[in-house]
Amino acid sequence: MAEITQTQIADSEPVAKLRAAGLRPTRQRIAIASRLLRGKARHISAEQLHDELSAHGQPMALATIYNCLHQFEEAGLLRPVHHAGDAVLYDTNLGDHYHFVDVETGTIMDIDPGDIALPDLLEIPQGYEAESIELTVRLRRKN
Amino acid sequence: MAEITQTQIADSEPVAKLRAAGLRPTRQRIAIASRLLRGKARHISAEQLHDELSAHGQPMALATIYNCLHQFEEAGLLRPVHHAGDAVLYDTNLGDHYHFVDVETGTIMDIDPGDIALPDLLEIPQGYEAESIELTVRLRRKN
DNA sequence: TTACAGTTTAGAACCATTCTAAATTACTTG
DNA sequence: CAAGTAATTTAGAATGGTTCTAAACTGTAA
Repeated sequence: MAEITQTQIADSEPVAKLRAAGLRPTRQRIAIASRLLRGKARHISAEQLHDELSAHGQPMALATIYNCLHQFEEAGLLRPVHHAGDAVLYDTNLGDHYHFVDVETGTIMDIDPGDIALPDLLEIPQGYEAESIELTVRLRRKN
Repeated sequence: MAEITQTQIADSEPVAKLRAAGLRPTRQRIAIASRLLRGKARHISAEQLHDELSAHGQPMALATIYNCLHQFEEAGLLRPVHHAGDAVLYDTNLGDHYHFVDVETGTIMDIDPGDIALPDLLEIPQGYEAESIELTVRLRRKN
């Protein structure tokens, strides 16, 4: 009869994702993964994530946040959004990035990728492959 | 009879553009305008511009470069490209930005805007107007 | 249980950009 | 043309997001 072991309890979804990505499921990575890799898609900066984790009793060094975000990015679990403000945001929504940005507030709104068939329109130069496509439309409130 | 005055000699193209933009044609602004606002379109960072000006016998404070680039941007003479690397690049090519970026070298290639009818495809949210559209396709060399 | 490679950490370092306050310059007016 | 003043430039300090460093810690394989 299968008994519920410590190991099985720890094998929650985030841990499995980390294992699949070849990343040791450390306390810090599990905390971040639990927060970002399930539930609604979000756009979050390293600093914001740091604050949020602290507020929820899981403080860790800011450097660790940066490390993890980069590792998650490399593993294809997150994607960076570069030009929406000063700090890089990490988007839990995989796939290419189409964003509206309110230039005054910094608020980001996703553009439904279905609205734009960008990849089809683009002719990638010889010898290259597209690593990512980032589209940002800066919006200003009409007075 | 019209005589050639100092003033007329100084009224070269860059000076005229500065005047039209409501910017006093100072030595520094003229130097920058002469370099960027005519000839081929370029993508250049503040630091690069600073070096280039120094190399051509027109040294000026880096802060001045930043000031001028911002003023030129506000006047609609230049446009910033935000997510092609670490530093903001200023593009002398007005209109919206469609760029290919080689992720390894940082080289930027323009995408012919004629290839993409982006503005037509986008449905801008109620109450907003699009201030700028920035599209960057990150490329990686196929091995 | 041990040992080692992988991780985390605090704090320093970095670097593009902005700020500050003083010196300089372009233009206006007398 | 001279003087005044508002705009501009400047050097250097400050800022802020991100990366680095070297030491402490932790997950895992044996």
